[in-house]
Amino acid sequence: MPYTLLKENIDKHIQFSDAEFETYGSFFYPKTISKKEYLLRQGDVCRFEGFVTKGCFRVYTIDNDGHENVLYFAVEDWWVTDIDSFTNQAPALLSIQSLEDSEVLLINKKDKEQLYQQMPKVEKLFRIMTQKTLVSLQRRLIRNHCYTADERYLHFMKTYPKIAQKLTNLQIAAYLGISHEFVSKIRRKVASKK
Amino acid sequence: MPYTLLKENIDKHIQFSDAEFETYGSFFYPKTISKKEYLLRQGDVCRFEGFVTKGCFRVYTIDNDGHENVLYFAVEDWWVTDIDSFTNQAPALLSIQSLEDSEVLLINKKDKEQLYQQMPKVEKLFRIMTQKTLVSLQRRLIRNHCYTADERYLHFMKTYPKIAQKLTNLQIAAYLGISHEFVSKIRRKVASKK
DNA sequence: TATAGTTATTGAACTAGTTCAATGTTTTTA
DNA sequence: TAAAAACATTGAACTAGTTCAATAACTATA
Repeated sequence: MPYTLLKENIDKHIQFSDAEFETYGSFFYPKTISKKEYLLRQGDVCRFEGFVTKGCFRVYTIDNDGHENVLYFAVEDWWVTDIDSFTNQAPALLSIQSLEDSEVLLINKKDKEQLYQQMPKVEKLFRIMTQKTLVSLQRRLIRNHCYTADERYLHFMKTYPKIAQKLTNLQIAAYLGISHEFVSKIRRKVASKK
Repeated sequence: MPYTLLKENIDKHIQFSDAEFETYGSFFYPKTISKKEYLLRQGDVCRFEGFVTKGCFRVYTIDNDGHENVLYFAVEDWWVTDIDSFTNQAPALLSIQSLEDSEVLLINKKDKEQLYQQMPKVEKLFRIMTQKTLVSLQRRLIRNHCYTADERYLHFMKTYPKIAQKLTNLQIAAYLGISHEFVSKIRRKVASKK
């Protein structure tokens, strides 16, 4: 079942034969994470790239003022890692924590390299996936500049209703880059307009 | 000379033999762009991926309120494209305009695909480059949330002094996501503190 | 070299969003 | 099931950054 999700994930980007998927999948190992457990802590080296098969994670940093800043949330069918730390095996700027009991498929650094070597097609797969991630991040950056907090909130709720449902105001605020009190105020405003 | 830059650019990410570079380079063709000319206009399909060998470009969108928003500036040794539009051959959300007389090496969609097929190593090259771009965009997003306008301005000036020197306050403002009047005020504040 | 166009500076009035503090609500744990 | 902890709501005071409008300074071009 977790491997079915991984296969479906590939299918979105590229064609793999069953044999190819067999090999690909064999590089990943499952891990169970209980609620609030850390997959990665800021300062540690990120040893894995992870594919979420169940649950939910937040990927975040804490800035100098102690403010938490969520880079993204990862639910089923999303990838989680600190790419920078993973590719350079350098201390992570990001922390990754589960928000509920979760399951991931992990691949470690050496195996990832081995996989690239053994299956050049995986280069293409990750090239495509990284490109898509880049595009959505570019759009988010622009939204952050062009939209007001209200608009960003509504956009998020509309775009990720299933994720939103799992989150507290604090977490949504940390993602949108606004205070949680202001999220409350936006909610009230929105509710009164209906 | 422009091709030397292209070679040096590759060398930063991956090892290519002279023969490999020969093939790689042969897929690109040079283009001269005069000041204020457009390489791409919002709404058109982006037919190229470009490597800047001279000059400077701004990659931007205009939002509903008519506000200009700069995604990035590209000078010598940078790539310019609207990846989303290029990969899907869909109408671009971005415009790309030269800020001065410039030169680029371009590759078009079909040739890029041909290149991937003919030289699988290019998949790796672009996978790595895209990853690096993604990392820097992630960092920028976090900076936008954690830093004040003053801090972002100073960070930009310090990180890209050579680019900054080519830009007007209007353009810096459009990149930082603040008003150009406020850039003026930050400048004054900074100057008075020295 | 005068003129038009673009860019920069400044101040005053404003507003979107923050901070703080108090209160209420829900969730977790013993 | 009571107590503790975490989360949400609200209002009042504040501030970072905007908008508008006027003026000054560049820089292109005829």
